[in-house]
Amino acid sequence: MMKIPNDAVAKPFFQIFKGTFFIAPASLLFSRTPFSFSELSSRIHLSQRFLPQFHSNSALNHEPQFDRPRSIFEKITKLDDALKLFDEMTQRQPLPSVVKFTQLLQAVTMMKHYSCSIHLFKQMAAISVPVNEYTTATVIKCYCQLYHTSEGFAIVAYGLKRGVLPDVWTFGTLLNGLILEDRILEVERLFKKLVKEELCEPNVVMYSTMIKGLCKFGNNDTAIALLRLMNEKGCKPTVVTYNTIIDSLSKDQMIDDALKLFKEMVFHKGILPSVVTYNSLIRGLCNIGRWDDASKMFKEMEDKKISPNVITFSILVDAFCKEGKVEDAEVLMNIMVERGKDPDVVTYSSLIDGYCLRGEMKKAREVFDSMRIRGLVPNVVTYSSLLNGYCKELKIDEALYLFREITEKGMKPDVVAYSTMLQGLFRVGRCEAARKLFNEMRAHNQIPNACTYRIILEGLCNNHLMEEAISMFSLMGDNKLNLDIVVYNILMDGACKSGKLDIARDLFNDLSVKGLQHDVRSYTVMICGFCREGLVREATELFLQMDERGCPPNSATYNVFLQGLLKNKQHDTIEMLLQEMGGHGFSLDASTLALLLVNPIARSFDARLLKLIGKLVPKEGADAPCSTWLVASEYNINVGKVNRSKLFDDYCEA
DNA sequence: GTAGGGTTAG
Repeated sequence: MMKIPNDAVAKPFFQIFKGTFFIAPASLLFSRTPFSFSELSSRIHLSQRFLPQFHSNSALNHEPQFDRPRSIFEKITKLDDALKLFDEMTQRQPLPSVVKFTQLLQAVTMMKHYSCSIHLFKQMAAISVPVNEYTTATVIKCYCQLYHTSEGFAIVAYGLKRGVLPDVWTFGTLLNGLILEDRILEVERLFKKLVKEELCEPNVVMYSTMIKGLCKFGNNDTAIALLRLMNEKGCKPTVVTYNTIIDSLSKDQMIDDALKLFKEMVFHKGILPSVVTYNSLIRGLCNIGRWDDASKMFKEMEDKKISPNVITFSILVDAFCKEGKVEDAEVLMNIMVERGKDPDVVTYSSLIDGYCLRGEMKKAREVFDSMRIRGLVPNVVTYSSLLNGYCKELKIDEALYLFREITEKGMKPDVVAYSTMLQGLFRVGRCEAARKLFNEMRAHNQIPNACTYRIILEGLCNNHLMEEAISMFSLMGDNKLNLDIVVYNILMDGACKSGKLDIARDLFNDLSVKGLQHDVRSYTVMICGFCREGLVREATELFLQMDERGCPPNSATYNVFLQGLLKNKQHDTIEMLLQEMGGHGFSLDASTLALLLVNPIARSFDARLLKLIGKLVPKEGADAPCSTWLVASEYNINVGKVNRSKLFDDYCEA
């Protein structure tokens, strides 16, 4: 990962908080006992004493006011109460109106108990409660949220039989359902049909839904075109419409386009940005390392009295953790608490993940325990981070124990959890256990994704089970999982390493047939493979082809090729390659350097060449852009934690 | 007199 000086990441943010907020000691977050209300209020009191400006400055004063319930049923917040009420209603003579029943259904839907809502609807049908547009739209929403949009269409038919015509709400919900299920073609077909046959006049929500769909399917440009079109049709976009596109652009790292749209929204359309707008932009800026701009955004939202919410903080905590600044993330979480925004499961998960990524499992476990003490229930994502951490440390039994705990706690391991566990098992060579787990995964209807297959194929290859990898690969068939350059690279690498160069070569040639583009790694793997078998001429040909085919070699390719040449005692082109590397700003990795320096030819290097090599060695603390992947262990060279540049200096002195 | 669909965090 790119190394960023400590200050660059967190400092801009903490400057905002500096002097404004009382920073709670870490013990507040990780104390063994949960907060009591009196504790919380005494802490607020303390911060008031320390910081008179806390109140005048704080966005705490600008909390959104809760709307009065629009329906008496909105007061119902517990599922049990709703079910009891439903039973009562069904007993009443005469039956309450369809409106009352629908409101109850909506209350249950609001609590996200979609299956339950559907169940209630079926009971309503059984006792012949009539339905109207509201009832069907609500039930359709439930089916859509459960990824059963086709059932939603069946409800439309059910309504039609009873004289209920689908309206713009119903169609909007159905479009949303199709989008959730990635049914792109049907989304397009339905939308066009609605417009063409004038089945309903699209409104701002429907346009926004379509825009969401286009963004989801990677079509930001069309989404923006639709934004323009709805304007032409006299349908005014809202902040939600803009947020959808701004978020998508930010996610696709097109942050400057997102900012352009943001300005258009605020200055030309006069639409006030919301906390969601800022959250998307801040996350986008953090993701590409524009920390100063992100902190400016954060300040801007405070100036505009838009209160950062749990998600805002969560984004920052996550960004800090991803940069390895877990301690800063913890300080930020304390500030959250100070500002009355309690970190939620997602926030804690980010922190846990941060510690796991650094291999600090003890700390990760502490945070995990403290969040549970706080009454927060870890979810599958939280568990997956821990699984990943333990697996990386090769502590497979701890990982397995946690993995079983997921089920014990009444949750279902998802694809990520299974895949992480599989990766761990393969890493320690427990292939049989991995096989069993894979079967279990399929038995539990968790569909392996491209990542799962990569892990399995890589695991089989690394454990010298090349035949199984190949048969697994052919079992995958010609679908989009198979049409993945990464999978090919894994297999070619595996084949090369197990001395099956023919298989690797076939796969390499198969790529063009399948319409896949060779990437730098594909070439590098093959160059490594050819060199391993002493086929320097073929390796050289491939190396030269890379530029011609518009896929120029990178640092890793040069390192692998250099190692191959050295191993095969082909010293003629080494100097030229080193000079090319210098020209490209590439670096020598530790093992290539070591191999170069232990080679007798090094004795013949003149001062000029040694100086060049010195430049190619990354200095300590600097970015090391060359990856060390593909470094052949067979060379048995281990420079360990020796300072790379020191290694070189020592050599020059000797 | 009564209610419904679209946006952000791992």
